[in-house]
Amino acid sequence: MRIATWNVNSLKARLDRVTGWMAEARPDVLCLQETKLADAAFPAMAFEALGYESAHHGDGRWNGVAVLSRVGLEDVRRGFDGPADAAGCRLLAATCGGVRVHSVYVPNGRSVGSEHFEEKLRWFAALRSLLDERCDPADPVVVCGDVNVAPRDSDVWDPAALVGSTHVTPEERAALDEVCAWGLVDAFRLHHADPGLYTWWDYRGGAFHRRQGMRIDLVLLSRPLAERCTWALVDRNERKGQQPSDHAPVLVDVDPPPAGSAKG
DNA sequence: ATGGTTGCGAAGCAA
Repeated sequence: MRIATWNVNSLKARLDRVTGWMAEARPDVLCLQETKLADAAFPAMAFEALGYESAHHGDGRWNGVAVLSRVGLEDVRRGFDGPADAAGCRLLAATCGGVRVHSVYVPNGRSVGSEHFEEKLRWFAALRSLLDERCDPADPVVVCGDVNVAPRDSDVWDPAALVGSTHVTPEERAALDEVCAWGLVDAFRLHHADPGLYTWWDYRGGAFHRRQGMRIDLVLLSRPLAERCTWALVDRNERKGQQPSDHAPVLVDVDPPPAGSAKG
């Protein structure tokens, strides 16, 4: 199973690029973030034509998340079913081919110490609680998307300058670590140890060409999936060319469970 | 040098 995640920074502005990429990369499951669409405007038919079922959670101008699947799409749940991010449209879960998939768009946090920063930390805590309540780490579970945190210093282009600023603070990393401690593994780092491998580059100042980015888009796998993860990639080509998103897609491949397995 | 760019939507906000 190929699972991918991509913050597209407006699906309306990026639809042709996304469908073109899907035809090439052929993910079985694709999680999108920052669609910036209301549910009524979500182009489900364009994905249906490619063989994908889809679910979307968005209310218009900001945020918006989706799950697309060509291996089934069941038990869709939007948001937290509670006050946490009730209107934020930053979380969507669905079961795809026996895997519980969560498309997440963690709040940016803006400046360190701001009210938005505190909300970001609370959002991570709510995500951890949701996993505790709804899921079992012994099952095949994926949490993927834009987490707006660089997990390690090797995930930012200039740690000396950036550690302590937003996306690169101990508080944000601890909040992300608490989610991972539920039982999730950063799939990309199973296959790539090198620094300098990013998923986001600022539009400003030629950051992409200067290789000034951060790895803030993650595919987190529960252990049964992590054990069978054979490959991971950031598709940097999608940050190039006409009207790219400021994020590149991340892909992972997971082998099917062994015959006779009860899970998956 | 609090700059720079993009998207939405039609000015300013968010990232």
